[in-house]
Amino acid sequence: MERDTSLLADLLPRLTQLSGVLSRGRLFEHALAAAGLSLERPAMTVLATLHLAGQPLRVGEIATRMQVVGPHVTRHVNGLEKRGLIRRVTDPLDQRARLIEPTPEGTAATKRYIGVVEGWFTGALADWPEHDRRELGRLLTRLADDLSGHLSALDDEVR
Amino acid sequence: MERDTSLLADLLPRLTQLSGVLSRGRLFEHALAAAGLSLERPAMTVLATLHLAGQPLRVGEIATRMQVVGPHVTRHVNGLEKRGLIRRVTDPLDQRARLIEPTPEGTAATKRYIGVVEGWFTGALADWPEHDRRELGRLLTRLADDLSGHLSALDDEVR
DNA sequence: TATTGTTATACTCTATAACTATA
DNA sequence: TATAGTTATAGAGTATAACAATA
Repeated sequence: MERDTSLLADLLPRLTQLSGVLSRGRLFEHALAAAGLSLERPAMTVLATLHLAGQPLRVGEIATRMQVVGPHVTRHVNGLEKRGLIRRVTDPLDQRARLIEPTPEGTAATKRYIGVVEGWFTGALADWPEHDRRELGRLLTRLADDLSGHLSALDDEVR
Repeated sequence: MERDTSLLADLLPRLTQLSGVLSRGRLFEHALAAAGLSLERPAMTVLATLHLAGQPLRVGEIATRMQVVGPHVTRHVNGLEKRGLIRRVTDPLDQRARLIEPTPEGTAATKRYIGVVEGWFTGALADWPEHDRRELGRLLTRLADDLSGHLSALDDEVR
Protein backbone atom coordinates (compact mmCIF):
# COMPACT_ATOMS: atom_id res chain seq x y z
CA MET A 1 0.00 0.00 0.00
CA GLU A 2 2.76 2.36 0.98
CA ARG A 3 4.64 1.24 -2.09
CA ASP A 4 1.69 1.76 -4.42
CA THR A 5 1.32 5.31 -3.29
CA SER A 6 4.94 6.15 -3.85
CA LEU A 7 4.94 4.49 -7.24
CA LEU A 8 1.91 6.52 -8.23
CA ALA A 9 3.34 9.70 -6.86
CA ASP A 10 6.09 9.19 -9.39
CA LEU A 11 4.02 7.72 -12.19
CA LEU A 12 1.32 10.35 -12.40
CA PRO A 13 3.60 13.31 -13.06
CA ARG A 14 5.40 11.23 -15.68
CA LEU A 15 2.21 10.42 -17.46
CA THR A 16 1.19 14.06 -17.33
CA GLN A 17 4.53 15.12 -18.73
CA LEU A 18 4.38 12.51 -21.46
CA SER A 19 0.86 13.44 -22.35
CA GLY A 20 1.91 17.07 -22.59
CA VAL A 21 4.86 16.31 -24.83
CA LEU A 22 2.71 14.25 -27.16
CA SER A 23 -0.46 16.29 -27.33
CA ARG A 24 0.46 19.89 -26.66
CA GLY A 25 4.08 19.54 -27.66
CA ARG A 26 5.32 20.71 -30.97
CA LEU A 27 6.53 17.26 -31.87
CA PHE A 28 3.89 16.67 -34.50
CA GLU A 29 4.08 20.20 -35.79
CA HIS A 30 7.80 19.65 -36.34
CA ALA A 31 7.10 16.40 -38.15
CA LEU A 32 4.48 18.04 -40.35
CA ALA A 33 6.87 20.82 -41.25
CA ALA A 34 9.68 18.36 -41.94
CA ALA A 35 7.36 16.42 -44.21
CA GLY A 36 6.55 19.62 -46.05
CA LEU A 37 2.90 19.57 -45.03
CA SER A 38 0.70 22.34 -43.75
CA LEU A 39 -2.15 20.49 -42.14
CA GLU A 40 -3.84 20.61 -38.80
CA ARG A 41 -2.77 17.80 -36.53
CA PRO A 42 -6.19 16.08 -36.37
CA ALA A 43 -6.31 16.10 -40.18
CA MET A 44 -2.98 14.27 -40.19
CA THR A 45 -4.42 11.84 -37.66
CA VAL A 46 -7.25 11.09 -40.08
CA LEU A 47 -4.72 10.27 -42.78
CA ALA A 48 -2.67 8.16 -40.38
CA THR A 49 -5.79 6.28 -39.30
CA LEU A 50 -6.61 5.46 -42.91
CA HIS A 51 -3.02 4.39 -43.51
CA LEU A 52 -3.02 2.13 -40.47
CA ALA A 53 -6.31 0.57 -41.55
CA GLY A 54 -5.00 -0.17 -45.01
CA GLN A 55 -8.46 0.30 -46.53
CA PRO A 56 -11.10 3.01 -46.98
CA LEU A 57 -13.12 3.71 -43.85
CA ARG A 58 -16.45 5.32 -43.11
CA VAL A 59 -16.56 8.63 -41.31
CA GLY A 60 -18.07 6.99 -38.25
CA GLU A 61 -15.39 4.31 -38.20
CA ILE A 62 -12.64 6.92 -38.36
CA ALA A 63 -14.29 8.78 -35.49
CA THR A 64 -14.39 5.61 -33.39
CA ARG A 65 -10.75 4.83 -34.04
CA MET A 66 -9.71 8.39 -33.27
CA GLN A 67 -11.88 8.35 -30.15
CA VAL A 68 -13.63 11.52 -31.24
CA VAL A 69 -17.09 12.43 -32.40
CA GLY A 70 -18.47 12.37 -35.96
CA PRO A 71 -18.66 16.09 -36.80
CA HIS A 72 -15.03 16.49 -35.85
CA VAL A 73 -14.03 13.99 -38.51
CA THR A 74 -16.34 15.54 -41.09
CA ARG A 75 -14.67 18.87 -40.59
CA HIS A 76 -11.18 17.60 -41.22
CA VAL A 77 -12.30 15.35 -44.05
CA ASN A 78 -13.69 18.49 -45.68
CA GLY A 79 -10.30 20.15 -45.47
CA LEU A 80 -8.45 17.09 -46.69
CA GLU A 81 -10.81 16.75 -49.63
CA LYS A 82 -10.28 20.39 -50.63
CA ARG A 83 -6.55 19.77 -50.65
CA GLY A 84 -6.99 16.68 -52.76
CA LEU A 85 -5.55 14.34 -50.14
CA ILE A 86 -8.64 12.16 -49.71
CA ARG A 87 -11.72 11.26 -51.73
CA ARG A 88 -15.28 10.64 -50.58
CA VAL A 89 -16.86 7.63 -52.24
CA THR A 90 -20.45 6.68 -51.55
CA ASP A 91 -20.54 3.24 -50.02
CA PRO A 92 -22.12 0.95 -52.62
CA LEU A 93 -23.64 -1.12 -49.82
CA ASP A 94 -25.35 1.83 -48.09
CA GLN A 95 -26.14 5.05 -49.87
CA ARG A 96 -26.08 6.96 -46.59
CA ALA A 97 -22.48 6.17 -45.85
CA ARG A 98 -19.31 7.56 -47.38
CA LEU A 99 -16.07 5.68 -47.68
CA ILE A 100 -13.03 7.88 -47.19
CA GLU A 101 -9.97 6.87 -49.15
CA PRO A 102 -6.64 8.62 -49.60
CA THR A 103 -5.64 9.87 -53.04
CA PRO A 104 -2.13 9.02 -54.30
CA GLU A 105 -1.03 12.46 -53.06
CA GLY A 106 -2.59 11.71 -49.68
CA THR A 107 -0.81 8.39 -49.44
CA ALA A 108 2.52 9.97 -50.35
CA ALA A 109 2.06 12.74 -47.78
CA THR A 110 1.17 10.23 -45.09
CA LYS A 111 4.24 8.14 -45.81
CA ARG A 112 6.49 11.17 -45.61
CA TYR A 113 4.99 12.15 -42.28
CA ILE A 114 5.18 8.69 -40.75
CA GLY A 115 8.75 8.35 -41.97
CA VAL A 116 9.74 11.53 -40.17
CA VAL A 117 8.05 10.56 -36.90
CA GLU A 118 9.50 7.07 -36.94
CA GLY A 119 12.96 8.39 -37.66
CA TRP A 120 12.59 10.81 -34.81
CA PHE A 121 11.48 8.14 -32.36
CA THR A 122 14.20 5.81 -33.50
CA GLY A 123 16.66 8.56 -32.68
CA ALA A 124 15.12 9.24 -29.28
CA LEU A 125 15.30 5.55 -28.37
CA ALA A 126 18.62 4.85 -30.07
CA ASP A 127 20.48 4.35 -26.81
CA TRP A 128 17.91 2.02 -25.33
CA PRO A 129 18.74 -1.62 -24.90
CA GLU A 130 16.58 -3.78 -27.10
CA HIS A 131 15.08 -5.42 -24.03
CA ASP A 132 13.87 -2.12 -22.63
CA ARG A 133 12.23 -1.13 -25.87
CA ARG A 134 10.33 -4.37 -25.98
CA GLU A 135 9.34 -4.11 -22.35
CA LEU A 136 8.11 -0.58 -22.86
CA GLY A 137 5.97 -1.71 -25.76
CA ARG A 138 4.49 -4.51 -23.72
CA LEU A 139 3.80 -2.45 -20.60
CA LEU A 140 2.47 0.51 -22.50
CA THR A 141 0.06 -1.69 -24.40
CA ARG A 142 -1.25 -3.11 -21.18
CA LEU A 143 -1.41 0.26 -19.48
CA ALA A 144 -3.35 1.81 -22.34
CA ASP A 145 -5.79 -1.09 -22.34
CA ASP A 146 -6.26 -1.16 -18.58
CA LEU A 147 -6.76 2.58 -18.35
CA SER A 148 -9.19 2.59 -21.27
CA GLY A 149 -11.11 -0.23 -19.65
CA HIS A 150 -11.31 1.49 -16.29
CA LEU A 151 -12.42 4.69 -17.96
CA SER A 152 -15.24 2.90 -19.74
CA ALA A 153 -16.28 1.38 -16.43
CA LEU A 154 -16.37 4.82 -14.85
CA ASP A 155 -18.48 6.17 -17.71
CA ASP A 156 -20.89 3.28 -17.31
CA GLU A 157 -21.24 3.93 -13.58
CA VAL A 158 -22.24 7.49 -14.26
CA ARG A 159 -24.72 6.41 -16.90
CA MET B 1 16.38 -1.46 -38.33
CA GLU B 2 13.55 -3.67 -39.40
CA ARG B 3 12.88 -4.33 -35.75
CA ASP B 4 12.88 -0.66 -34.82
CA THR B 5 10.27 0.09 -37.40
CA SER B 6 7.95 -2.64 -36.25
CA LEU B 7 8.37 -1.65 -32.63
CA LEU B 8 7.48 1.91 -33.47
CA ALA B 9 4.55 0.88 -35.58
CA ASP B 10 3.18 -0.59 -32.38
CA LEU B 11 4.45 2.01 -29.95
CA LEU B 12 3.13 5.11 -31.65
CA PRO B 13 -0.54 4.14 -31.70
CA ARG B 14 -0.21 3.15 -28.05
CA LEU B 15 1.23 6.48 -27.09
CA THR B 16 -1.50 8.21 -29.03
CA GLN B 17 -4.16 6.15 -27.31
CA LEU B 18 -2.63 6.78 -23.90
CA SER B 19 -2.32 10.45 -24.55
CA GLY B 20 -5.97 10.53 -25.59
CA VAL B 21 -7.14 8.72 -22.48
CA LEU B 22 -5.20 11.07 -20.24
CA SER B 23 -5.78 14.40 -21.91
CA ARG B 24 -9.11 14.18 -23.69
CA GLY B 25 -10.54 11.43 -21.55
CA ARG B 26 -12.97 12.16 -18.82
CA LEU B 27 -10.70 10.59 -16.21
CA PHE B 28 -9.85 13.82 -14.50
CA GLU B 29 -13.37 15.14 -14.75
CA HIS B 30 -14.52 11.99 -12.97
CA ALA B 31 -11.92 12.51 -10.27
CA LEU B 32 -12.91 16.14 -9.81
CA ALA B 33 -16.55 15.18 -9.48
CA ALA B 34 -15.72 12.39 -7.05
CA ALA B 35 -13.72 14.84 -4.96
CA GLY B 36 -16.71 17.17 -4.93
CA LEU B 37 -14.91 19.89 -6.85
CA SER B 38 -16.10 22.01 -9.73
CA LEU B 39 -12.90 23.30 -11.21
CA GLU B 40 -11.40 23.37 -14.66
CA ARG B 41 -8.75 20.76 -15.16
CA PRO B 42 -5.84 23.19 -15.60
CA ALA B 43 -6.86 24.91 -12.36
CA MET B 44 -6.60 21.55 -10.61
CA THR B 45 -3.20 21.07 -12.22
CA VAL B 46 -2.07 24.34 -10.69
CA LEU B 47 -3.11 23.08 -7.26
CA ALA B 48 -1.44 19.73 -7.86
CA THR B 49 1.75 21.46 -8.95
CA LEU B 50 1.82 23.48 -5.75
CA HIS B 51 1.13 20.36 -3.73
CA LEU B 52 3.94 18.46 -5.42
CA ALA B 53 6.35 21.34 -4.84
CA GLY B 54 5.51 21.48 -1.15
CA GLN B 55 6.07 25.23 -1.09
CA PRO B 56 4.66 28.44 -2.59
CA LEU B 57 5.71 29.02 -6.18
CA ARG B 58 5.87 32.01 -8.48
CA VAL B 59 3.51 32.24 -11.42
CA GLY B 60 6.40 31.80 -13.83
CA GLU B 61 7.65 28.74 -11.99
CA ILE B 62 4.22 27.14 -12.09
CA ALA B 63 4.05 27.84 -15.82
CA THR B 64 7.43 26.17 -16.36
CA ARG B 65 6.46 23.09 -14.39
CA MET B 66 3.14 22.83 -16.20
CA GLN B 67 4.90 23.39 -19.51
CA VAL B 68 2.54 26.20 -20.39
CA VAL B 69 2.84 29.92 -20.80
CA GLY B 70 2.48 32.60 -18.12
CA PRO B 71 -0.89 34.14 -18.99
CA HIS B 72 -2.48 30.73 -18.89
CA VAL B 73 -1.43 30.31 -15.28
CA THR B 74 -2.54 33.81 -14.37
CA ARG B 75 -5.99 33.05 -15.67
CA HIS B 76 -6.48 29.97 -13.56
CA VAL B 77 -4.83 31.52 -10.53
CA ASN B 78 -7.46 34.26 -10.81
CA GLY B 79 -10.21 31.69 -10.67
CA LEU B 80 -8.63 29.80 -7.79
CA GLU B 81 -8.18 33.00 -5.83
CA LYS B 82 -11.83 33.94 -6.29
CA ARG B 83 -12.83 30.56 -4.91
CA GLY B 84 -10.52 31.01 -1.96
CA LEU B 85 -8.34 28.03 -2.84
CA ILE B 86 -5.08 29.93 -3.23
CA ARG B 87 -3.59 33.20 -2.04
CA ARG B 88 -1.28 35.63 -3.84
CA VAL B 89 1.56 36.87 -1.67
CA THR B 90 4.04 39.41 -2.94
CA ASP B 91 7.50 37.88 -2.91
CA PRO B 92 9.46 39.71 -0.21
CA LEU B 93 12.63 39.21 -2.26
CA ASP B 94 11.24 40.75 -5.46
CA GLN B 95 8.29 43.10 -5.47
CA ARG B 96 7.46 42.19 -9.06
CA ALA B 97 6.85 38.55 -8.28
CA ARG B 98 3.92 36.89 -6.56
CA LEU B 99 4.15 33.72 -4.57
CA ILE B 100 1.14 31.49 -4.98
CA GLU B 101 0.23 29.42 -1.95
CA PRO B 102 -2.77 27.20 -1.29
CA THR B 103 -5.20 28.14 1.46
CA PRO B 104 -6.23 25.42 3.94
CA GLU B 105 -9.33 24.85 1.80
CA GLY B 106 -7.12 24.57 -1.28
CA THR B 107 -4.88 22.03 0.42
CA ALA B 108 -7.85 19.97 1.54
CA ALA B 109 -9.37 20.00 -1.94
CA THR B 110 -6.07 18.96 -3.50
CA LYS B 111 -5.69 16.05 -1.11
CA ARG B 112 -9.18 14.83 -1.86
CA TYR B 113 -8.51 14.97 -5.57
CA ILE B 114 -5.14 13.24 -5.41
CA GLY B 115 -6.60 10.58 -3.18
CA VAL B 116 -9.28 9.79 -5.75
CA VAL B 117 -6.84 9.64 -8.65
CA GLU B 118 -4.38 7.48 -6.77
CA GLY B 119 -7.11 5.12 -5.68
CA TRP B 120 -8.26 4.87 -9.25
CA PHE B 121 -4.79 4.12 -10.57
CA THR B 122 -4.16 1.64 -7.83
CA GLY B 123 -7.30 -0.15 -8.95
CA ALA B 124 -6.30 -0.07 -12.60
CA LEU B 125 -2.89 -1.56 -11.80
CA ALA B 126 -4.11 -3.89 -9.06
CA ASP B 127 -3.49 -7.02 -11.11
CA TRP B 128 -0.02 -6.01 -12.19
CA PRO B 129 2.96 -7.88 -10.79
CA GLU B 130 5.05 -5.62 -8.62
CA HIS B 131 7.96 -6.04 -11.03
CA ASP B 132 5.96 -4.70 -13.97
CA ARG B 133 4.82 -1.67 -12.06
CA ARG B 134 8.37 -0.81 -11.16
CA GLU B 135 9.57 -1.39 -14.70
CA LEU B 136 6.83 0.80 -16.07
CA GLY B 137 7.84 3.58 -13.73
CA ARG B 138 11.47 3.29 -14.75
CA LEU B 139 10.85 3.11 -18.49
CA LEU B 140 8.23 5.83 -18.49
CA THR B 141 10.54 8.15 -16.63
CA ARG B 142 13.25 7.58 -19.17
CA LEU B 143 10.88 7.88 -22.10
CA ALA B 144 9.46 11.16 -20.87
CA ASP B 145 12.95 12.54 -20.32
CA ASP B 146 14.31 11.36 -23.67
CA LEU B 147 11.33 12.68 -25.58
CA SER B 148 11.41 16.01 -23.77
CA GLY B 149 15.11 16.26 -24.51
CA HIS B 150 14.69 15.50 -28.17
CA LEU B 151 11.86 17.97 -28.40
CA SER B 152 14.01 20.72 -26.92
CA ALA B 153 16.73 19.85 -29.42
CA LEU B 154 14.24 20.19 -32.25
CA ASP B 155 13.05 23.53 -30.96
CA ASP B 156 16.62 24.72 -30.78
CA GLU B 157 17.29 23.66 -34.36
CA VAL B 158 14.38 25.72 -35.54
CA ARG B 159 15.52 28.71 -33.54
C1' DT C 1 16.82 48.08 -20.34
C1' DA C 2 15.30 43.41 -18.65
C1' DT C 3 12.05 40.80 -16.09
C1' DT C 4 7.48 39.47 -13.62
C1' DG C 5 3.10 39.32 -14.14
C1' DT C 6 -1.48 40.78 -16.11
C1' DT C 7 -5.02 41.90 -19.62
C1' DA C 8 -6.94 41.36 -24.07
C1' DT C 9 -7.41 38.72 -27.97
C1' DA C 10 -7.21 34.81 -31.07
C1' DC C 11 -6.51 30.11 -32.48
C1' DT C 12 -6.84 24.91 -32.09
C1' DC C 13 -9.32 20.98 -30.75
C1' DT C 14 -13.44 18.90 -29.64
C1' DA C 15 -18.36 18.55 -28.25
C1' DT C 16 -23.59 19.12 -28.62
C1' DA C 17 -27.72 20.21 -31.22
C1' DA C 18 -30.36 20.56 -35.27
C1' DC C 19 -30.85 18.98 -39.78
C1' DT C 20 -30.75 16.01 -44.37
C1' DA C 21 -30.82 11.88 -46.78
C1' DT C 22 -31.23 7.13 -46.89
C1' DA C 23 -32.65 2.67 -44.70
C1' DT D 1 -38.34 5.22 -36.96
C1' DA D 2 -33.42 4.58 -36.86
C1' DT D 3 -28.91 5.46 -38.81
C1' DA D 4 -24.86 8.02 -41.48
C1' DG D 5 -23.31 12.07 -42.22
C1' DT D 6 -23.25 17.23 -42.30
C1' DT D 7 -23.79 22.06 -40.75
C1' DA D 8 -23.82 25.39 -37.18
C1' DT D 9 -22.59 26.68 -32.84
C1' DA D 10 -20.29 26.60 -28.38
C1' DG D 11 -16.78 25.67 -25.00
C1' DA D 12 -12.25 24.30 -23.04
C1' DG D 13 -7.40 24.87 -23.33
C1' DT D 14 -3.62 27.32 -24.71
C1' DA D 15 -0.89 30.89 -27.24
C1' DT D 16 0.71 35.67 -28.74
C1' DA D 17 0.82 40.64 -28.22
C1' DA D 18 0.56 44.77 -25.66
C1' DC D 19 1.01 46.62 -21.31
C1' DA D 20 2.21 47.71 -16.15
C1' DA D 21 5.23 47.58 -12.38
C1' DT D 22 9.54 46.70 -10.47
C1' DA D 23 14.47 45.55 -10.92
